[in-house]
Amino acid sequence: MPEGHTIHRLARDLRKDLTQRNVPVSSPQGRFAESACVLDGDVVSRVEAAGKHLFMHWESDQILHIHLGLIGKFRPYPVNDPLTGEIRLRLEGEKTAWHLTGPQTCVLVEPAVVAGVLDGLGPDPLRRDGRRGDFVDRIAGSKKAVGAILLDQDVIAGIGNVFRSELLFMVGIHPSTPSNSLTEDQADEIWNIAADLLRVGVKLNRIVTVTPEDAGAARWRLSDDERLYAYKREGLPCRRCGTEIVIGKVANRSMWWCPRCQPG
DNA sequence: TCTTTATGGTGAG
DNA sequence: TCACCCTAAAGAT
Repeated sequence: MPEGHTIHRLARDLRKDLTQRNVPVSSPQGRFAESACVLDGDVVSRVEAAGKHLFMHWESDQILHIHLGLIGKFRPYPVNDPLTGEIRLRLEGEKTAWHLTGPQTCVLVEPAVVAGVLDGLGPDPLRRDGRRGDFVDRIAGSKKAVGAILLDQDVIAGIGNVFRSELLFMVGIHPSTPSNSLTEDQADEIWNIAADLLRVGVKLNRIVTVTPEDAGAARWRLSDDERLYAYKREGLPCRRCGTEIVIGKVANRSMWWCPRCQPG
């Protein structure tokens, strides 16, 4: 579920469903019960996404910091649906109730915490303040493998394990390539494609990287088996050259690439 | 009915 | 580099 596109889409949907109304807030599971009481009936004033972080600002000046982590989900359900599972946080809208399960972070914070998180993040292509130049500088300033550095949230905020494999496939760069050996044009291209793919992700509410040219169809039409170039496709033929996609470990996590399209 | 896995991040050794 | 946290769904038995 959660790379940057998920969080920005959530911010948009939560804004639409929950602002300008008193929101019943609860924690059916109980682990957020005390804070839920503090927020119960409050009004959402602003919802902000930064990389994989979500901040909900309330009119009482409370700020709710949410990070989904690997397994967290924040999804809408009909308000009258029976409650099942480990619902840490429930926000009730008019027809829709949002259920948060398995988050890495769900806590009320002071403004200084928000500032600290924002300060620690690299540029986010989905934010107005996300500067491509900052990304290019950070790419040039590290000798780590590019496949590793793309996961560093202080280099570029919002990229995760799916996007890093897909990005490097699309620019034709081997994941082990030292970051500081990329040309400025290559870094620019990674940024531009990342921005494009993230925007597509927000729009479709899922990651689809295969281009209409390669697919012969619009992105929104592609099935789960058709939408990615490399991620989880080890042993399958590359969509561009037919060579078998390979899998390896980069920065302690699985990574996929085409040995022919991404020589190294 | 198990075990494994997942688009993430932290903190200890 | 590793264990660990959180949860649900998919896969193996």
